[in-house]
Amino acid sequence: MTPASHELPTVVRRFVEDAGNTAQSLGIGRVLGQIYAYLYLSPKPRSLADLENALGISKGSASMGVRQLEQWNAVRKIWVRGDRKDYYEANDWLGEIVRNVLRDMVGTKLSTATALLDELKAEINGGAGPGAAERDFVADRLQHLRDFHAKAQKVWGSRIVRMLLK
Amino acid sequence: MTPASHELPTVVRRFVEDAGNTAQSLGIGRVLGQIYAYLYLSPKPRSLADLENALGISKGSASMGVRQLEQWNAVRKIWVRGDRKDYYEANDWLGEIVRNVLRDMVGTKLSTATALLDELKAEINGGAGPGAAERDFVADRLQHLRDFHAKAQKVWGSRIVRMLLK
DNA sequence: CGGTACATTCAAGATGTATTGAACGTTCCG
DNA sequence: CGGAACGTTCAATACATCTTGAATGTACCG
Repeated sequence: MTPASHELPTVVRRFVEDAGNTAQSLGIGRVLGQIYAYLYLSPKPRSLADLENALGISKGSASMGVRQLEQWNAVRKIWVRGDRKDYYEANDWLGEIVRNVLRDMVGTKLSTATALLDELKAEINGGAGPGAAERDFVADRLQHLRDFHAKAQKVWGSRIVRMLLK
Repeated sequence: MTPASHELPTVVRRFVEDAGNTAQSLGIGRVLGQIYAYLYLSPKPRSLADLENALGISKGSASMGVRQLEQWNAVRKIWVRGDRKDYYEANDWLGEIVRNVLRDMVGTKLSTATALLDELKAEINGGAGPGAAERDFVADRLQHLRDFHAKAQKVWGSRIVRMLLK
């Protein structure tokens, strides 16, 4: 249970809840969705303690959550003079956030995939594999994959990025 | 361990392994990646029993895996005359597959999000909420989100789809 | 029909991931 | 300095998801 969240206005509570579920099912993590959603609807910056109270999560989750969100430029830290606490507010430049998340989740895979395909291409010639017919088939498929991969990288590098950043 | 997979040629084994890891970290499921990768490098259709042996997975996983892959048009069922087994081979139209996967993973969220935003917009006027200033702020943010959402749906509906289908 | 050879389902268990919170590090202030 | 107020870390645990395989369903064949 998250008893503290009952103190939130209904609209905020439902929004936070839905964002949490969506974030989880996208593999981003429920807490990240909740924190961002709460800050997104907050008129003023919030401290880690606020997050713990409002969302019913632990100190640790709040701390790790805002750090991850900062890496994606989804939230920013606010310094308040004469107050030791860190405060956070949501960045509402949604396109950039989506792009940053995708970079972390997909971008790296694309480049490691290149490396693997290169290795396998080299290996397929040297190795004492199966019959020649099967080897040729495998080589063909790997080549086909390479072609698609190159196309995907071009798309990733240019068009989508610009569209989402607009 | 997956002892049976040692009988696969090195290139195939490594490819299958990597595809499994990638699929898992993208939230698609390790087995789906493995099955597709194996079929993708198979010169001839394979039965469920083949999948069990080659990948070291269970009957159940193989069965559920191919069904999911069929829904995405990633594999197709092959009927062999005089053989009761179902055989499967990989569809190599990669762009379409990516699109279908994304439709399942993201597409639905986009439409349920619309519904929620509509509800909240209605609720924010009726409800006995907090002060007027805060309510206005929340309303503004929700409107901003709606704008972004509309833009995202436009992108999703037209351009990306066509590019990936090319 | 009855039997066989397969595919499918789903509850139980195995595996993996997220969350907690106490211990620790750091900064600031008197 | 010493202590107070905060942020961070990470081993332990709670939670959720994936996988298994025995039970069940289905199509085919003699």
